[in-house]
Amino acid sequence: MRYSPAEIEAKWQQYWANNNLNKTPEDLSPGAKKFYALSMFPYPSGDLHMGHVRNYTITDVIARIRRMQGYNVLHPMGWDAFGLPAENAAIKRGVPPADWTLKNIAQMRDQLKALGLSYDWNREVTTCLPNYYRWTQWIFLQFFEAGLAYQKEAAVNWDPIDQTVLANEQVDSEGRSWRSGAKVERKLLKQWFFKITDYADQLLNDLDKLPGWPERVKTMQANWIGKSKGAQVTFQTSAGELEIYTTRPDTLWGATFMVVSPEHPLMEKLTTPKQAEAVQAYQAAAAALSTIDRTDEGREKTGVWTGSTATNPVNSEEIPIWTADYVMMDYGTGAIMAVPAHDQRDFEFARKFDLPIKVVVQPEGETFDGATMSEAYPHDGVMVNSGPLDGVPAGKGKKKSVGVAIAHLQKESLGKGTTNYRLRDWLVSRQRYWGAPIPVIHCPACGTVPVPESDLPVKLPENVELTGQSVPSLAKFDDWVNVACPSCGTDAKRETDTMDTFLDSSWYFLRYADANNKAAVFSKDRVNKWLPVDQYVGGIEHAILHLLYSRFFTKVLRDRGLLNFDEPFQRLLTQGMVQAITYKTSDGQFIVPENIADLNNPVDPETGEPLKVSFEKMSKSKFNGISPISVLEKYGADTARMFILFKAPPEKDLEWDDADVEGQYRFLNRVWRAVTEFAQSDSAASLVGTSDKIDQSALSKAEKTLRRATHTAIKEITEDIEGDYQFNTAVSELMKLSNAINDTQDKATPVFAEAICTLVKLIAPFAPHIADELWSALTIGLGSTDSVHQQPWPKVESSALVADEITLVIQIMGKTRGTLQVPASADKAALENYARESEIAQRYLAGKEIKKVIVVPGKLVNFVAV
RNA sequence: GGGGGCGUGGCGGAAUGGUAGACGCUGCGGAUUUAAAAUCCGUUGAUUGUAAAAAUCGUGAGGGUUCAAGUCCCUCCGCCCCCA
Repeated sequence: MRYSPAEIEAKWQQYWANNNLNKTPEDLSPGAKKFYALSMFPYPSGDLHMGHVRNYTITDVIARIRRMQGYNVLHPMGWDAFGLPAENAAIKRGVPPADWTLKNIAQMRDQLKALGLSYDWNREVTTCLPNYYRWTQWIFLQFFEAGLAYQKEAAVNWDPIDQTVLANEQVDSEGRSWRSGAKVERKLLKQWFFKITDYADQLLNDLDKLPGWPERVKTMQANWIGKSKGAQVTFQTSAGELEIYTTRPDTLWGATFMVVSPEHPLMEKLTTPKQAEAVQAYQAAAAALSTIDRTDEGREKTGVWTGSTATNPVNSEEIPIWTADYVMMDYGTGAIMAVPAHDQRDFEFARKFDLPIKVVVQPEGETFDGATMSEAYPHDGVMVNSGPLDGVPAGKGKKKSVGVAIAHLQKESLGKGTTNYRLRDWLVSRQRYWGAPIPVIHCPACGTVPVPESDLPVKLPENVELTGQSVPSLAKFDDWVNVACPSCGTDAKRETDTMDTFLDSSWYFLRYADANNKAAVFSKDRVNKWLPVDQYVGGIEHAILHLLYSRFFTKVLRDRGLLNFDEPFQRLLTQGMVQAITYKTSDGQFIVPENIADLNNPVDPETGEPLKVSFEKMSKSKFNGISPISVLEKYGADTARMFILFKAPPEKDLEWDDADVEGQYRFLNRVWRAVTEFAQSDSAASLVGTSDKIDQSALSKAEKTLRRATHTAIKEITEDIEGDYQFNTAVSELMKLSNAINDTQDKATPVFAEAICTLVKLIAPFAPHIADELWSALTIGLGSTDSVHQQPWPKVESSALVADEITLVIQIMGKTRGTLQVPASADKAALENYARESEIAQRYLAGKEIKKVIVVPGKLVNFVAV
């Protein structure tokens, strides 16, 4: 019988579903071991790509091993189904976003099932369905009640032709709308925010509670939160007090001008009539620029003098106040003191506009002159020209200049030490159709009124008429918008903004614990039993936003008394990209591989110029995408899974290589042949399941060798999985065991049966279909109908790992000169003796004096000799 | 500029301070076959050497610690990521 993945995979997928093998127990008995294995849920684009396959395969292997180890496993899947692409598709195809999305989900669910992933589909969640977003809305109201959701004016990208708000990704590098081509305007609109800044400190500090997270993800989050210590200082101006924030208050004496953000509320008062025209023009220009452009350090500095001056509180100097777009209104106070001698951006600005540069930090052995410096000096040194700070060493810390400066400011009541965060409050409202409506009603009498819980969900209007231009925002649905105020009954209007899709995904992992609860967001008991997630697996691209928002939600819901843990994800694995080969011309054009005559020597089909070959993330535009479905059809899911796991460690990028896929297919075929050949042998029925009768001391040398291979494989694979998820080495251990089986002559022994059965059990989490097919072939004679996935994970028998002989390495002066087979029982003295008497040692030590001998038991003997 | 990571054969990648290159891919040689596919066996870091025995070199470069360094320490180079 040949190995035929197409037949057996469908068969076993059906069997698992019929027998509820992947069903999560509804309730956990007290003390039961639980394991929550979670993959980041996908956006249902309609097509599964290799990145998904890698992500879900990794999590599935973990889930399957934990089941075999006796854990109650929660391994769910769902859909992050709201969002912009559905609206775009709706316009392009003329179908309502909901129809398109649900069709895609059905299609992708089938594709996932074909991969043999062990999900409990009874717990599927879909964020765009009312039975889910009802609770997203409920959570929004929890935030609102807690005072963590508020409205304020904020700038958005406004397309004046389509009369719609655009996401940043929809604005091209020249500031034009991707669809209408209109120059995008920055427009102030009332927006909803979540006060994530209230939790900034906790979100930063609790990173220490996450030893199972990659260091770099924690660093990225810490940088994103961007806690800095500094001082707030008050300058007097003609327009009143101007507050600035600085991390270097010690350099106040070196301030030679000030810079105020073009959006600063004091700008109007600070601008003198003479400068008004220039300033207003500058403000308009700045408004058109994106934050990314404005903070780009390579860009030439621009700015305009406001006409006013400020008084430096520490030395009463009058310094000019400028406005420039490199100062952002949403960082610090939106105004800075400029110290060009010690800040590079200020330095460039000063040089451009010919402003004075005053040195206040002087490194030892050097004397800077503001007139001749070529760049700012932001490093350590000693304070000069700084009144009371003169002579103090520059730097952070109480005794150093920053600490002394803050103390001075506080004593003189000129300012105070403060902590500042880079993290901004989270803008959660979107002026779009395809999202969860924000459950709020605006009443002319009562103001902002939350929709009563009993009226949830606030359903999206369904009669979407596509105009061909855009999906209308909720504001266009008059019937839907106009409602009676739930509080006083007067005519009121619904909030027409929908929620950022990041809200949907900030709590889905909680819903899985109680996915079908109709009465509540989830039962506290179930969430506390299943959470936190034991292993979360997903892409590094979510290192900041999704993970930070999910942590934030968890902390807020904890403070609302809805759950009682601090962090949602115990361990995090960020898997690398899936890449494939690309062919590029020297000017960066990707070439379709089909057009290249000889792939071993690729040249441009038009010019004949040699092409650059490299591995890049799979993408249509690079002509290097490989459809998972085509791989499944050709080789089956088991081969695809094995290849992906074996090819690279999970956190590294994976280079797709058809030859390696073939290699895995060959391997599974070898396993297939070895196991079926044994299963069909006369002795199989009497040998399977007899491993507990093996007498280790009575085994032949060959049997001991095979048995050692069996138990080494158990040990190594278990360690690879429980430690750092080294699936690539785990698969190579499977191969070693398979090789040892093929090298064994006598196949009619209990030891051989043990090796075969163990191989099938060990391979089960990795290649679940072939494992079940082979398991049933092995156990058919025993009348057993259990699946291999219901078998306990094999246990290491340490006596089987012990070898009678070891390979002793003989070194002379640390150089390996040869090896020797010696009894494993030899002690240190005996080992030294064996080595001394060996031919190798005799040869190399002739005529030399042995100064020292190092013996490492079980390993080597090293002679230090001259 | 600051922070983090990485650098090992033709390729992907293995190596608690203890035989560098496990496992696989590719290439090469062979068996089987009418032929091919599939399968199986051998071989595959470099240099020297008679294809033997063997020796020398070899984990980005240079130094150091150690009986012993891919692994630890210092300096430098290159690449990637995040933040500015």
